[in-house]
Formats: sequence, structure tokens, C-alpha cells
Amino acid sequence: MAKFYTTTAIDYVNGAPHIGHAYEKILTDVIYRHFTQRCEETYFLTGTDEHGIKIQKTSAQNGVSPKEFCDMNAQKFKDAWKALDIDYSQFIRTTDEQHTKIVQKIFKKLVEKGDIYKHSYTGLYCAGCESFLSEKDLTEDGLCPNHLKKPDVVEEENYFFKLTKYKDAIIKHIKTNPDFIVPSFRANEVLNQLENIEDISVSRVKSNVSWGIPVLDDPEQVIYVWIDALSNYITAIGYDPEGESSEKFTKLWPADVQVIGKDILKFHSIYWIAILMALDLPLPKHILAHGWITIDQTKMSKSLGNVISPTSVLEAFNLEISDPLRYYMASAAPCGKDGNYSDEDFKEKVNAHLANSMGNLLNRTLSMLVKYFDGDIKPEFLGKNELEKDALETIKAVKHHFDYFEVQEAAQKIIELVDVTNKYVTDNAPWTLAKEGNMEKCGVVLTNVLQVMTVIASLIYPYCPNIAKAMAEQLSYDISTKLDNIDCRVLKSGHLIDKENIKPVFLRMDSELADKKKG
RNA sequence: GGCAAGGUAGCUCAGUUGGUGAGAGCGCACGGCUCAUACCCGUGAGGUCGAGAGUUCGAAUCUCUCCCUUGCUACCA
Repeated sequence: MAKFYTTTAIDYVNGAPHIGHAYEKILTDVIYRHFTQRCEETYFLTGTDEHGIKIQKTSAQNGVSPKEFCDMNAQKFKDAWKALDIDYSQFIRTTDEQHTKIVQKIFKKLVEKGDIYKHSYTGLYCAGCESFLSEKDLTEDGLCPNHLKKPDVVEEENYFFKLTKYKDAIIKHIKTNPDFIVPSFRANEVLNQLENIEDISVSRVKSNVSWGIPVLDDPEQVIYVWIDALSNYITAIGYDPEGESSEKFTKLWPADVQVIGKDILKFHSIYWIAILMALDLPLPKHILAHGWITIDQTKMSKSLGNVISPTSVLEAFNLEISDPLRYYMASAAPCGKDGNYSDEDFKEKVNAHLANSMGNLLNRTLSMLVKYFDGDIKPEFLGKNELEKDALETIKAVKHHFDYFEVQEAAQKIIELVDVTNKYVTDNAPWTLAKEGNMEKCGVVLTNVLQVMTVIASLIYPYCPNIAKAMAEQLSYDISTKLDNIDCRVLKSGHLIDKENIKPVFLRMDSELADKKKG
């Protein structure tokens, strides 16, 4: 695989980021980091969706301009992603100048092609929803179910996109590419939705919605979210519908996986795909629709007041690195299904896997190497490694899982390797070997384990970049080693480490040591 | 109502095309070890595999009915 381009949905900046937003970014970042270990060129796009009536209204309520409001909230997302070590390549905002210009050109091109047409429309318009409602959507009293307000009867002339023109092609694509929509069981839902598809309105009258990108040559119309937001995936990397697209675009597009929430699958597997078809662009290889993170088995919602911000979790547990939350989130749910967050489970899983099993394994082994051999790996310790087969098979399995975006399953495989290695240590009891004077065998066992630890450091890196780096440092291992170059024999004879450089890579939460260290 | 995915040990879940006495992790109990971050290793618990019926020499795994959960979608109102 030469290149890997991945995207997240862009978040609407009407509020601050919560743990649901964070889940998607973590998931994508883990996938992205894994593929950086396999590909020459990788790119990770995320960002914010900033236009529309809600921003217009909320900013007005806060007494600031829409742009100021967006600036403020977009920064909150950037700050959160920094705290979570989301290693995005680019953060696009739909208010970026380059984006708005290209969106206008895209719109124009589709008008010229005849795929966007102007159409007069009379309907019931709810300003809160920023959309027309059909009669059946209303409550018995004729009110908007979301806002409990009576919609206005509005006659509007809007631009419409010929979604129906691409219906058959989309159906065919989904049917002939069963791995296009991940997980596959969602493909049926999309096919179902496609049956009742109609052309979609892609503009709003400026007098209703002023905060948006104007249509070129028709300043009374503003481009609605579909064309504006969805096209970020190509505008960001330099698509140009008129002239030459950038080299970057040529190299990166189509995306290898676009990660989104299951609620917006329809827009990405139908609307977005149709837009790409209309632009004669290749389609993304996969669309990964993830599930929700529930909080204590309950749906997260503002009205329930159980919305958790990602950084508050780090603060609550007094965590200096994001790794535990990243690890927990990425392994919280099977591919595409809902997962749950609870404080108790978080602490339990993270302590068991990262501290007790993995961290402690490195720590105990290095300690023995120092205690028995002054931290030296002697030439006679190198040779046949009984763990090598397990280690190499785990790499293979992890790669396989990532090929199908099974991030949780891959994490399980890694922890299984840790467990096997811990058992190997106990079974061979190097401390007993040392007592018996069987020093060579003792050194061999320790070295075998340390070789595997380099593999584990690489494999856990996408989930826990900070911990992996700390492990690699104590092993004098290059964490940027590509997965294909790992042979489980990287450690050579010589001095490896001194006692004072052995440090736990991750302390148990709630442990006395952790408390002491943090004061 | 239609379509789909599920209901398996206290919790989270594995269980390929039906076949030795039903599994893993966590939690719990007991035991072992002492290199390590009070860690790690081992053993155990006895769960009517949602309910009922059927097919079969044999079903958690196939068929039918029913109950429940979740998602998509429709219709009535």
C-alpha cells in the first residue's frame, strides 16, 4: 500500500466537543497511525463545519459575529484534539477561503452540467430545522416536532441536485462492492433508503440564511450544507473543478476510508457519492460508520446532562497522557457497533491491560536484566526465540484486523501477545534460573521477552503513542520502524539500560505510586 | 407492518459450513511465585446457550411459532 488517505466527519461548531466527537477522532487516529506504519504517504483530514442558520442564530444570541463564534469554537475542537494526541495532517474549516472558493466552483460546474437546477418549491418551512417539512412530519397540532413551532408556508426558489439521476449507479456500486460500507450490515439500510430518494435542495434563500457560501452569479442564494460540507474532503487537498487539481489531490484521492457516525451514513453513502459521480471523481474505497458511545449504558444527550467532555475525563483521573482514554475508546466497541463508557470500566480495563500486563511486563524484564546482567545483553543471549512465532503471527493478525477496520479486535490480539509473554516469563522463572546459576538460559529468556516487547511497542503505538514511545526509549528501539520490517530480532548484544533509566511506562490509576508521583 | 442485527457464566462478549463433557476476558474465591507498577501464573465457580415445538443418531449452531432489545424504513392516526 503506497498511500493512505483518511477523513473524519467535520464537526458542527455550534458547541464544544464531547466524548462522541472524540471517539470518532480517536478511532480515525488509531487507524491512521497504524497505516503510517505500513504506507509511504499518509494523510489525515479533520475539521469543522461552520455555516448555517444555527451558527447564525447562536452567534447572534452571544452577541458576536458568526465568524468570531466559529473561531472560538473551532479552537475548542483543536485544543481537544491536541490533548488527545490526534495527529491530523490538516484541519479544514468550511469558512476557509480556499474551501469556499472551490465550493462555489463545484456548484457552478454542476449547474453547467445540468445536475443542479433551479426549482420553485412551496412547502412548510421550519426556521429552527432550517428545512422544509412534509405534512406527515408534523405533530397533530401541525407543529414542528423538534421545535414545537408552527412552520411557515413558504414559496422558495432553490437549487436542486439531481440525486435521482445517480440512484441506479449508487445501488449498483453498493451491491458490487460489499466492503464499501463498513460494517456491511448497514449496506442494507442504505439500499432501503435509496428506494425512496428524491432530488435534494442544495441552496437556501439568502434572506433566510445569510451565513453561508453565496452561489456564484446568483447572490440571493446561499449554498446549503450538502455541497458545502461534504466537499471538504476534496477541497482540503486541492481539488479544482475547473483547472488542474493539485499534485496532492492526484496522489491522495480517492480516500481509503472515510470515518463517520452511523447517523450521517445516508449523506455519505448516497449524497456524497452522487456528488462525486457528478464530478466524475473516483469514489472512496470504504465508508466506516461507527456506532455511538453511551455513558453508563445511556444515550448521551444534553437534556439528560450526561454529556462528557474528553478532557474532563483526563482531568478527573489526573492523567498526564491521553493514551489510556485513547486505548479505552478504541477498544470500547466492535467495528461499527455501539460502545459504552463508564468510569469503572475505564479504570478496570486500562489498569489491567496497560499497567498490570503490558507496562509491568517491560518493567519486570528490564529490572531483571539490570539485576542479573547490569543491563547488558550478551552475545550468547541472542538466538532462537520461542516467542518469535507468536509475535510475528500477532503482527499479521493485527494487520488483517486493521484491513477491515476492526480496531477493537486488533487491540485484543496485542494484549493476547502480552499475556502469552507474561506466561512465558512465569513458566521460565528467570529469577530461579539466576539462583541456580543458569545464567545463560536466564539471559536468553529475558532477551527473548525484550525482543517481543519491541514488537508490542510498535503494535500498541497507534493506540498509545506516548506509552509506546516510552517503551521504545527504554528498549533503544526505533518506534518509527515499519511493520513490514519487524523481525523480532532488533535488539543486539551490548549495554541496553541502567537502573535509573527504568521507569514504569504507565502507572496504575489509583495506585499508591501514581498518587505519590503526582503529589 | 416490512427489512436487518441481536438475546450464551455477575459484567462485556467468542462460538466458522450442526458432533468429543459449552468458551475467553474482567470481576470474585482459593493456591503458587517473588523479577516487577500489591504485579504475574494456576485452579474453581457449576450458565435450562431468550421460550416452546420440530428435523436429526446428535443442535447454542438448521426449520417453525412466540417473547424481548436495537437499528433502518413504512403506514395508520
